[in-house]
Amino acid sequence: MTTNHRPSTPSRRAPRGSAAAARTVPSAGGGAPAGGRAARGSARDKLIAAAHQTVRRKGYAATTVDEICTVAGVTKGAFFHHFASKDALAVAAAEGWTERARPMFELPPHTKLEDPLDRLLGHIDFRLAMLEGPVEDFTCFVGTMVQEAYATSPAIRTACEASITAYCEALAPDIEAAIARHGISHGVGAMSLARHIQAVLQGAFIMAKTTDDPAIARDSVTHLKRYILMLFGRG
Amino acid sequence: MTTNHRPSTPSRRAPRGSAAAARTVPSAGGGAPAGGRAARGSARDKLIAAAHQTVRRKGYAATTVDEICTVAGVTKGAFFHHFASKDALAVAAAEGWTERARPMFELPPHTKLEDPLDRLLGHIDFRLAMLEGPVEDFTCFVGTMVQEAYATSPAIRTACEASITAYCEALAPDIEAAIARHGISHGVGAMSLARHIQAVLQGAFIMAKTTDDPAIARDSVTHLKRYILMLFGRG
DNA sequence: ATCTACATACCGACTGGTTGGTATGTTGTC
DNA sequence: GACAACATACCAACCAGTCGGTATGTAGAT
Repeated sequence: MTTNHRPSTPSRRAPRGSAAAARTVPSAGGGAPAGGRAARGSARDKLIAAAHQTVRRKGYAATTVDEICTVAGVTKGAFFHHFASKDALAVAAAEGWTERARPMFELPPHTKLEDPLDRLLGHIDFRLAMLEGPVEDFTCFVGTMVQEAYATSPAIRTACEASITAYCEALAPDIEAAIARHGISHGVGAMSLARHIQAVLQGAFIMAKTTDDPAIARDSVTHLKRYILMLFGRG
Repeated sequence: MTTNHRPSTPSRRAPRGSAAAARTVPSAGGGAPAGGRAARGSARDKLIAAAHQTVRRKGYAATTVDEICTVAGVTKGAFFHHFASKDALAVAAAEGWTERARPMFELPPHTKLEDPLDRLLGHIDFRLAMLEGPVEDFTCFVGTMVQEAYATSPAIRTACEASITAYCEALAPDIEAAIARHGISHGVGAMSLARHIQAVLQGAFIMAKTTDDPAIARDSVTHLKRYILMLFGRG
């Protein structure tokens, strides 16, 4: 598709609050001054959500700007109105991914448990439960993208690093508190363990992609959970 | 580069046995009838080695056929003489990757240790020692490629799966023997642990790419080694 | 031994479709 | 009416794959 005709979305201006799947991404500005419906200025968020979806399936380089536009239901004019280049969208989408992951540390029930170790184990169980259905629905956008861009685009690599670091830093306080309360073997550090958790998840995603089977990924995360239990003397 | 001029390799017909880094890939035919030097029929192997090198740096989709040819020091004519398509090269390169990894299980000193657990731990240490220098020199070709191709090319996905499965199956016998001799906690299975080892390595590669720092990867593999030690009651 | 017939290995200009990006027009809003 | 938020038309570069041709071997007949 070279030119980009109006995409065949049945009703372009959705009634209100549609595109629910990707609504977690905020306006990325500051405080919305007033007004209820965003309506017209929604192309940016839709493009970012479309990038998340498409890149996770096909990778970054294989994903074309036209395709992102089609999935988002907008035209190329809208794309280059909001983003200076494909790479600029990638950077914005990496930032958007961080926002999209944030509720994971606040919403689920386990985040209210009293013992920080229980919160940590609850998080692992939560990630474990996510590993179901189509592979492209639970894999990591930034993990996928950084593989292709780490050596060719410093801006994208840095944006992906920021997203992954944010995840680890969101995880670290509970680990820190769990260490303080329960102690840990071998003097393992909180950030070190947080990064290892992230690494196992990323590796589990690759194994799931390779075998086209989420069960392989779940098995690996189960090993991870066992390791954490053993570190805290609950083996 | 659209047209493909003769690449600027100083002497095209290498004296003998150059390209040593990728020599592990055999002729892929059957029994070589006679003859000593391969010389003329070396384009295929050089293209596969070039694919390993380039794809690990830039990813599969971003790597062009022209670029692979340039790195290999051959022309496009040679490329399409040996491979029907870019995807066909990818499949062959995945098979070549398995061959290239095979010596890892035979050559290093630790493979001759008497205790299978020592051999396993020696392998982890070996992988740990590999995590140095430029990221693109120690990362996994099939792990990188499958991320981009798992949903779009069944042939490539299957070839990558075969390579990773071969790695796990090469690792499993020692794990099995170690379990038989030393016992293991929680009834962990040999293939399950082998796949987890592979997952942690793949995850460590992604973390190294993200941070552009092999130390992060080493830290994760150190966690893995500690987990294995604990499983075998040597925590 | 040499010549014919054929096969394999390789070269490089060319092509048609694709892709990121641009230039310009249109519509809604303050 | 001015400005933001789009839409449409278009382009130059790029890229996988093609194709006619050449160089090098090799097997069989004479």
